[in-house]
Amino acid sequence: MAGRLQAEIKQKKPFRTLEQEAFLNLLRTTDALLRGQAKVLKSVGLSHPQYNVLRILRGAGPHGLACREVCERLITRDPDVTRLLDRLEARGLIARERNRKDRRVVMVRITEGGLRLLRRLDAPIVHLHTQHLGHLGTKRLQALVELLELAREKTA
Amino acid sequence: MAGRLQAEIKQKKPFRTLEQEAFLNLLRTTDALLRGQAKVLKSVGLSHPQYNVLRILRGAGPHGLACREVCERLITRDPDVTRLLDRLEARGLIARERNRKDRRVVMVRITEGGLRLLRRLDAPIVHLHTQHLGHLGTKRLQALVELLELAREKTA
DNA sequence: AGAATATATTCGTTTCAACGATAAATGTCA
DNA sequence: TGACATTTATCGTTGAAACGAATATATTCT
Repeated sequence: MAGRLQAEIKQKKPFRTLEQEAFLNLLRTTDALLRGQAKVLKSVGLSHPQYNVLRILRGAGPHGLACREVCERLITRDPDVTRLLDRLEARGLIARERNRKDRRVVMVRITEGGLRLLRRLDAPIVHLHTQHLGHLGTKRLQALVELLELAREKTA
Repeated sequence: MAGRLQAEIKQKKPFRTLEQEAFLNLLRTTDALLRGQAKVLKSVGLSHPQYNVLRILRGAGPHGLACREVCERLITRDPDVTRLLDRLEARGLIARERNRKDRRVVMVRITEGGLRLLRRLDAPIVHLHTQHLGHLGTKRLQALVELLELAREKTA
């Protein structure tokens, strides 16, 4: 019995700080939400990074963004973004074009097909998030958003 | 000018619900924290899933866990966990052994080397989380944890 | 004009994640 | 008991992501 107890104590040796507890909760929650979203995305053959790029490009408007800017928003290295765009371009969801003013930069924009695909996803995605987070209610959601924004201030 | 305005309006067409706003904030925050942790883990050549397995096994005590249980905790498919364990075993961080009672199951436990590695990481990880989340203070962190636990209730 | 810089791409490798199929041990039931 | 199903873990394959180094092209600086 003494050995048993000791073993149990041993397990708890690495105390969890409140910060760690919060971190773990963030991880679990985000992970669960992402899994749900992944199912929706899989129905149209999109990965998370791919979906993110399309969302960014839709928000960027018809002129598109420089590849460099996409990298910065995704916080992803240039080579990886290039290949990400390759796949989306191969499916006709985005288009690339050299910038005439500065021929080093490649402008990326979402195509009509890309917009159509996103529109098809909009309702299911909103529905999913409402289903998963709606029960918190307006007040708590606002509090959550505030806390998260505050958290990120020291995160950069 | 009218065209300009119209373009701006177009961008905002896909309204963001409060739930989506919360989701995006969760994503950004967790992502930022994970990137920070990844740097620490990289210093010892561990990936996130690998670190998670080690943490789980340390918490499981000296008897270890059945491979199946590891799968369930990680929410990862059996084949992938097998290979994840392969890599950790190759580095001597975990050990596998057939269960005598039920020879189908493989018991996985963390080794001394694995424990040593985790201990080396404990301080930097705690420091990192304190650095990134400590400024919220006890009250806000507790509120955050509560909100996240509440959020996950509808997430399974 | 020549050197340094910026932008994007190509190449190579490791890991993760999803899928199907298989091997071995155990459980079920006619 | 023997045929059949179930559980557990592994193997094979594929696609994608992430990290690093190197390259090509265009621009900027001196």
